[in-house]
Amino acid sequence: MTPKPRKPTIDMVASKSEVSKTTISRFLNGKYEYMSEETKKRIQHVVDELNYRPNNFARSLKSNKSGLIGVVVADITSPFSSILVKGIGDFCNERGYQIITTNTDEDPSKEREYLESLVGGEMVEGLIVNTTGKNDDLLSQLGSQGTPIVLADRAMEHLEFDTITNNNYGMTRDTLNHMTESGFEHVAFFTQAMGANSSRRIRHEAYLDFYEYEPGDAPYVYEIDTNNSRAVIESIQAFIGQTQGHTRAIFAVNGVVLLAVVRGIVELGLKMPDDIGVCGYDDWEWATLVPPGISAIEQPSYQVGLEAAKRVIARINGSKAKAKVIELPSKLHVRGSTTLK
Amino acid sequence: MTPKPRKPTIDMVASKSEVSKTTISRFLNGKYEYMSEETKKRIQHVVDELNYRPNNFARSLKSNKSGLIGVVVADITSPFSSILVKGIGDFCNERGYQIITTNTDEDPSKEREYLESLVGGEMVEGLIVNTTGKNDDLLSQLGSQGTPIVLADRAMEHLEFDTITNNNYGMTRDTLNHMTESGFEHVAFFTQAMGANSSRRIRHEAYLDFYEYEPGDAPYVYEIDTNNSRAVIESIQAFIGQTQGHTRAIFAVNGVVLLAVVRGIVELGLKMPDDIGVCGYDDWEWATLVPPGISAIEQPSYQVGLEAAKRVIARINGSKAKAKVIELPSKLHVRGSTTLK
DNA sequence: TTGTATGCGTTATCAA
DNA sequence: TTGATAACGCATACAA
Repeated sequence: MTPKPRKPTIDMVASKSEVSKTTISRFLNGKYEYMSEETKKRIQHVVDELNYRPNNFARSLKSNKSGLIGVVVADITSPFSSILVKGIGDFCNERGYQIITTNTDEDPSKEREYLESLVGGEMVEGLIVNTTGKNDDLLSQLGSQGTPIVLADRAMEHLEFDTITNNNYGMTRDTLNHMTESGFEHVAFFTQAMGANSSRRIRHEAYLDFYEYEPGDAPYVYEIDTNNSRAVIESIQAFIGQTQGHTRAIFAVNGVVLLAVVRGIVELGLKMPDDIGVCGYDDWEWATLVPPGISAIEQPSYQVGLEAAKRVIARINGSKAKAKVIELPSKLHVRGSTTLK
Repeated sequence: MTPKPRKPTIDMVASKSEVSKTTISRFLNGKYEYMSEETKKRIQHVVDELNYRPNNFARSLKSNKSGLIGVVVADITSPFSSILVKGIGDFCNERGYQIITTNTDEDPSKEREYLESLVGGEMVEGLIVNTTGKNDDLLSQLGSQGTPIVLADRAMEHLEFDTITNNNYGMTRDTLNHMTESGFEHVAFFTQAMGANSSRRIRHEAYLDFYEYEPGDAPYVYEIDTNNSRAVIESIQAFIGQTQGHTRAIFAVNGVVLLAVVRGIVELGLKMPDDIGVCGYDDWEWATLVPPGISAIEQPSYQVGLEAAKRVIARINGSKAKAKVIELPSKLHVRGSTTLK
């Protein structure tokens, strides 16, 4: 129970080692060029003895570098995000950065608040954002004021920042193609409200293109509220009603929707894939467990995180490369739910 | 494309408003007591115009407060952790703190590294740790040097810090009791290596106590490697072999084990609950989906996060209350997998 | 009601 | 090879 040992400062180290703090500072920053072995050793000794660590704020104040990267995700509890954050963290920590994670709950005003608070006080050197899509203006502004920004998974309307996503369009098309080849005559598109979410929109677009529907008149697009299981079930029933006598399947726009859909199908006692096929994003752990196995698309979240981190750090270090979109490959796992006998 | 607009400082605001920076500082900190409406307005105007935000490092350097709380979790990708982090974040953000999240991957040396780097440079004001259990010494040291620490979910050997967990012992006992009442004659305990993980150890202890087994000679304790599905299956078969002609069930020590066990059972084509019952931690989304529904224990991760955040912040604000363990209630969801007809 | 001067712990410039 | 000193941006004790 020591009373309250004040953290040692560079001055204490200096006086204990009987050199100036300039020398200590040199030592700490590895500038040994003109330093005698003698003093080097002495300093090392004192540093160890005091267990001295330089104060980050003083350093940051001087250098204008915090060693912090801000990460703004829409929903940290989704496997996509938590794996993304892990990828970001792994890369950043390796390079000596720490990450500040904030969770917007898909709420644009929270997003706004966090963005402002993170860059406002010079807190972070760069930003990785999984945006709600409703703060393009603010992001633009922050970017033009000099904060390096990288978008993860969801793009902005105008390409302005490096954007790491997966090949949403191509993968959706390939999956629908697989459905056709499997023999499904009608495929519905189940989605949450698409709002400004670019991934959802692109998947939707790929769906419309594949079946050559006009935007206004696609018969089997269902926007569902995943928290309302009754409504989900009703949508499934409506789709079935519209496709009597045909083979049919549901494509889920994301993992949450896929879960809700499968839940509904199980509840209705329908048999997959004969009564109805199912596939979609995302390939979460349970997809193999529910008989007959749910076909699902695995996104490279971890790699997205890694790549996003790599790009912000490059920008922080001065890269002026033109902003570009990087599409990482995802993977369709075909299972029983889309395998018609 | 403005060239590079330097961030405004308090000095710029001062000169533009034609008052001293002291007055600006007062204004920024809401000390309006003796300030004329006139200057107040003028300053407000300039602040808005310049879009000025005080520099956090300078503030931190002065005040020795970073507004940052460090969160060290063992595995951010597990639902338990990501929900925990969300709870922590929600509470902290509300109180004006940001959180720095680090992920140890259950690796004690990474944990050590992050702990040191987080508190080392005065970076964080407090720490919430979901510890691997292998750094008790370091945690002790950091704590005694003045860093407020709260443990989330996993306790240390000696009670030294506030520890927020759920009622592991009681819940395990209650669940086993439910199994007995359901008619299961033998219940196995499936676990990952227990190591220094306090939650696993406590659940194990509750199991031994319930069946009055001596620590050394519990016949149905299986330590499995969840990545090795063959081995998992062999353990299940071994258990079945030992209990021919009896009703039996498996208790899984956590969500990862539960998943592996269910996967094995499905693969073996066994019927739940008749061939074998299943229950355990954790109640993740898929538990209702796998027929006949998997009985599972839901942990209050979010509340653990909230409470942990509340405690660190209280400590940061000077609370000297004696360290204590807070056990939050968890909930057993009984489903088909433990309902013998 | 407002301003002056000093210090927080570092790093960098210049001089020795 | 080393040291004195100024500066980073802000908050505060003390003066006015």
